[in-house]
Amino acid sequence: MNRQSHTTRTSRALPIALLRARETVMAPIRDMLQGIQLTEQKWRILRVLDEMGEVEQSAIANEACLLLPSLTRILRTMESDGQISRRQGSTDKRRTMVKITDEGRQILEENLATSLAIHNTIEAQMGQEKIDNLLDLLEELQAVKV
Amino acid sequence: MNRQSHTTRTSRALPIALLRARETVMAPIRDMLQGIQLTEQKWRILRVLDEMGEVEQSAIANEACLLLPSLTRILRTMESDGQISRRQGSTDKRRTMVKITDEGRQILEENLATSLAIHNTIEAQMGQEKIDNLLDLLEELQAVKV
DNA sequence: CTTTACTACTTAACATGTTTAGTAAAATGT
DNA sequence: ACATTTTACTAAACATGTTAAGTAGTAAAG
Repeated sequence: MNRQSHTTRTSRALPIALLRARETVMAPIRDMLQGIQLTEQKWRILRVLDEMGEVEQSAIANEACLLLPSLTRILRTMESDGQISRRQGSTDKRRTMVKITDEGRQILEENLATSLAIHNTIEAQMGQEKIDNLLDLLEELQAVKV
Repeated sequence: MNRQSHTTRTSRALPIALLRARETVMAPIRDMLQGIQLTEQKWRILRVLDEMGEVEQSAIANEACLLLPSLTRILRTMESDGQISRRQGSTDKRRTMVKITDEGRQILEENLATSLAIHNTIEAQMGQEKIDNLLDLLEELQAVKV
C-alpha cells in the first residue's frame, strides 16, 4: 500500500500550500524588517492601523490575525516605543482604542519603496493577472464559512 | 491625504491575504487537533513523514515550513511520545534520519475522515475548479525566486 | 433594580518562532 | 596530510502563539 493512499499530497493540501506560499513571499520582507528592528507582527499591526484609523484591539486582532493575548504584549512594547498610542474607550470603558502615531506612520513611509519593490519582483515573475486572480481566490476562501 | 494613499489595502497584500485565508482553513483543523492532543506543527510533521518516508531533519524543516531549532524541540517530544523514531545517518553521521512509527501513522488514519470532511466543506462552497486553480497558483507562487 | 450573562480585555504557563552562537562531521582547498 | 570552509544539527534567549483562567465593565433577563 502506497504511502499516499490515504492522504492528499501535502503540496495539494490547502493549509500547507498556503503556508509554503507565504514563506516565499515573507522571506524578503523579513529581511527588510530585520533592518528596522520590527517583527512581522508589528509591521502587520502598523499597516492595519494605518488603514483603519483608531480602532479597538479586537478589531486589530481580527484584521492582523493575532490573538488578543499576543496583541496585549506586542502593543505594550509598541506603545513604549512610540509607534502607537492607546486610550480608554469613552462610551464603553472596557475597550482600548488604538491608533498609529506619526512615528509609526513614518516607519511605514520609509519602507514603502522596499515593500513595493518586493511585490513588483513577484509580479514580474508571475504576472499581474495571476496575482490578481490569486488574491480574488484568497478573499473568497477567507469568506468561506467552516 | 487619504490613509491608503501610500500602501496597498491589506486585503490585497499577499502576506496578509495568505495568512487570513489560512486562518479560515485552519480553524476547524485546530478543533480536530485539540481533541487528539496534537499541535498543528506535529500534524504537519506526521503528514510530511508519511509522504516522504525516512528523511533527514532538514528535509522535514523545508517541507513542513519549520526552522531547525523548533524542529529539534518538537521531534524530541514526538519521539518520547512514540509518534516518530530517529537514528543517526549511516554514511553521513551529521544527519539524523527520522521516520513515522506505526503509532504515528495510526493517528493520521484515525483523523483522515475528519480532515477530508473539512476539505469537502470548503470545496462544496468554493467549487473544485476554484480550489484546483488556487492550489496551482500557490504552487507557482511558492516557486518564485525572491 | 438586581441577578446573570456576556464582552473586552489581561495574566500566566507552556509550546513554538526566530535569531545568534556553538559543536561535530564532512567536504574542499592547498 | 593539514587547515579551512561548509553542512547538519543543538543550545540558549527572547518574542510570539495558544489555551485556560481571571477581572472589570456592559448588556439582558427576571
